[in-house]
Amino acid sequence: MIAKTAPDPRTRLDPRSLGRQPERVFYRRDTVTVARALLGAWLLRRFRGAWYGGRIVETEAYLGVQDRAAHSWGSRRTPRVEPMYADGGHLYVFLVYGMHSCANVVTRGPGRPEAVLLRAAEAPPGAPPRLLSGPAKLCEGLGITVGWSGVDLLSGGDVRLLARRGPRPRIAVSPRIGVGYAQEAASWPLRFYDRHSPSVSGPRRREPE
DNA sequence: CACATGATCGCCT
DNA sequence: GGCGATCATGTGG
Repeated sequence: MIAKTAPDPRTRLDPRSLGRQPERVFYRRDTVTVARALLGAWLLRRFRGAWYGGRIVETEAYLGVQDRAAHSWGSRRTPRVEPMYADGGHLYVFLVYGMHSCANVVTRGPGRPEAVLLRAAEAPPGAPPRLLSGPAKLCEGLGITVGWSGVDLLSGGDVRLLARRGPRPRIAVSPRIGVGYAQEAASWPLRFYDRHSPSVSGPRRREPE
């Protein structure tokens, strides 16, 4: 039984007509492709029968055993990281700095430990635009904790994802945030965000057109 | 805006 | 024993 943490009520929404759940193959594609495809998708959370969620606007790709920034780097395989080795479409949630949760969507197939970190989302209209701006704030706002790690997004449970419907956002690319220790991998261009979203994390966007 | 700091603890070596 | 895939707050320019 997963401990149910309450989402922020300001993220409440009606999920009907927002999109459809992608099939497993959507998640099994290469990780950069999935990281880009997730921009504009809705991450949903059900709590006591009501739905909450945000539209994903910022992601980072973590490329597994060859990526020093990834928890699965060098084939590290511990109980914490185990969900990264699951089939695409599972959730990998971990705790950072002893107090914040970060949520990832697992990509590729079983035994291929790659994932996409969800860094920011736009809350529904009316909510503060930066309510879910940051990987920990996104988890906090939607009530996602490490208890959800290993859950399958396709199992019809209380955490789900709806594929983007409509045009692709304008995507900007940069190195990943907070992985300075990862040597050469620290400069890889694996962070993707919606150029026009006011909900991207970090100090005020000022990326050139 | 740019930086610096503290909070807080699970995880890995 | 050391260190984070972070954030809010504080200072100074």
